[in-house]
Amino acid sequence: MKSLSIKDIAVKAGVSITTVSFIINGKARDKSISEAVIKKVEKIIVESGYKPNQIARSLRTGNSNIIGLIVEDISNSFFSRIARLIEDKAYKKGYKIIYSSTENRIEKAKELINMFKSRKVDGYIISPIKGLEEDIQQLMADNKPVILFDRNLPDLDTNYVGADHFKATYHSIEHFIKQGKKKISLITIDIDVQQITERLAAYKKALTDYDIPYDEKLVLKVHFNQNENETMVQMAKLFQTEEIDAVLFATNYLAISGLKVLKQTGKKIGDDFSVIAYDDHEVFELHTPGISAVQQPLEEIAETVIQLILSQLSSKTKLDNEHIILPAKLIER
Amino acid sequence: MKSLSIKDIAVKAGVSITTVSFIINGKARDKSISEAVIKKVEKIIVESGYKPNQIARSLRTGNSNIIGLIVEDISNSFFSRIARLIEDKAYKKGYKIIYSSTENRIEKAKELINMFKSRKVDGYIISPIKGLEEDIQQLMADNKPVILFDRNLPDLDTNYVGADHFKATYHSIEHFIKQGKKKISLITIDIDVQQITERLAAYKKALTDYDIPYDEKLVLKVHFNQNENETMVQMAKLFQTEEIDAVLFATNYLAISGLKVLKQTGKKIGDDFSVIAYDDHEVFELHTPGISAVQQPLEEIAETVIQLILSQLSSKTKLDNEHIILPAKLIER
DNA sequence: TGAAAAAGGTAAAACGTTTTATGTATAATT
DNA sequence: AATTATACATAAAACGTTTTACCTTTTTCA
Repeated sequence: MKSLSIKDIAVKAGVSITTVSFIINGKARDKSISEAVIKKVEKIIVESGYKPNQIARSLRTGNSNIIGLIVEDISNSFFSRIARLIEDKAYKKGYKIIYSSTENRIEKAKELINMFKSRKVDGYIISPIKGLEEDIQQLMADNKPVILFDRNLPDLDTNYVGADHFKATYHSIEHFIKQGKKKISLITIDIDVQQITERLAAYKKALTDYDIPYDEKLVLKVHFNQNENETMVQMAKLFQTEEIDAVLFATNYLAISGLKVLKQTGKKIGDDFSVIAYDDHEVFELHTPGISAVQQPLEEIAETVIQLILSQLSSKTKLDNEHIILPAKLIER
Repeated sequence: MKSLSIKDIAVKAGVSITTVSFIINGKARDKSISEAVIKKVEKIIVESGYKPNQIARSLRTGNSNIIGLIVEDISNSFFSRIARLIEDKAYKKGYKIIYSSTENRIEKAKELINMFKSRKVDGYIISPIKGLEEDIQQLMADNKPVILFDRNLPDLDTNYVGADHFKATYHSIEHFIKQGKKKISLITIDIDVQQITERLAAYKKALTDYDIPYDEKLVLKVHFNQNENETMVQMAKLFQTEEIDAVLFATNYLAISGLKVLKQTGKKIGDDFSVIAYDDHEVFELHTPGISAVQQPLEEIAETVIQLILSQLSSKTKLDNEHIILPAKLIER
């Protein structure tokens, strides 16, 4: 069954396509269409259940009321929660979100951007990876609003919303030190984005500030795309060979893998072995003992991102790029 | 900067738009375009970075290479993991997925279907809710492939992929009984879909089969959309007023809320109080003690769903609807 | 009363593709 | 040499909208 077109409505109402279009788009009064005609056409539209073909509409207007959201991995709870919040808020403003995962793969990310581009999405929300600079630059050159979140690309002058990872990390390490810890390990990934490298920098800075020597052997940089088993083997080895009394995990999935290792090897978390995870997760709340975690303000991040992109979308002139850094807080458990 | 159109390429190559189109769509040899022209045009396309406008393409062809995925809540790990798997597999076949959450709200679900419809998605993968029957029927009348998963709508003759919830639940209760449990509680939601009601039915059946009287007071039906705190209060009350020696939680988020309650109230899971959760989650693996869980075969579900929809998409004739029930297994911890 | 303005409306171009029908020149066949 | 096939290519219609420019008729007001 063919779906109805504006033409069918026009015929049924005995008016022109133009008139129907004006009515649909709320321009009827502007264009001085009589109340009687408006009523009649609206009635027919409702009764027939006609819905404008968005594809045709997009082709003509060049925009889609769709915002593209590109994340690393939608099955990671940090991203899926943000996605859900963003979706929710955008939805209320009449925008739809379409999202996709890059899996940290640069070619996939580029393909996704291309796909979004050819679908004429109105704006982009991206948790970027290194190597995407040029493509993002291109989007901005095309005058499309772009908001980066979670991770920043320092070479790029864009809108960015993220948490204060340096401060949060520094604070976490400081927390360990004040508990009397000396052999503090950092388990992180080897991905080259500011938000991750910052965590390492803060780790080093905190140690130096408190006169604790930086020991390379206590830092484990896991390859960002390797499978979990391998990661767990590396962690187990680290925990065995080095005498560690505290660990900061730089991402929640690293922390989860770490907890699995501890459980398997029977190593207990307690007074002589502390753990902090980055990005909160239900696992940490329910774990016995509870796992302290750096909690990013998800709600605020989502809110800020969506507000930023909406203001760009509605503004005719190009707005200045904003960098918004929100505080993250350490949840002690 | 306006993006390139097929016309620009045609002009640059000194051929007609038609010729370029044939080449882009791999029909050149069919339409006997000379090798020389093909090479020349392809070169220009690559050099200029031209990408066809998918909107225009969709308008003309009536399809989009997009599959719409509608879930209850993308931030629920069950759905986000399925989504990720589906996305992955679809991607490899040249399909993109756009997904959205219904939040169990019927009007939102209807709106989403309408949006997908007006975006001309090629097929639908839906984890449905009651009240959507008519809309889904409509999609099928429009000859669009529809695959339901996780939940089924019994009144509807559609494709469906899901786990054997009855058997898994029965098995779980049986497991409790064999451990000598007598006061077995079921905590579920009050949503009216087969997959949930089945769990209740299996619970009752298992009890009867083993001559344990069914006690309504041991069954808590949580309102599907209420906030977590309220749910936790209800659970706490149940745990206090009834002498319960085992609980089956009908969804993973209910189990997580339940674990929180147990932690807060200091009630210990052990020999005299057992717990099984429905749908596995990292929390259950890492919890001390480990929480047994019914694990649905995510990978197989995703694989089956995608395979089903792809075969429907590529088949010219309407294929028979299939009901595929995959076994779920109880992970004992 | 006549000119200007407002009310009420529409035809047709444009967005960027795909596809059908059709064309001409050359090669092959009788 | 006349016919037929084939290689090579294109013009134009169609998809369903929005929007610009334009057209009548009626009202207003100097």
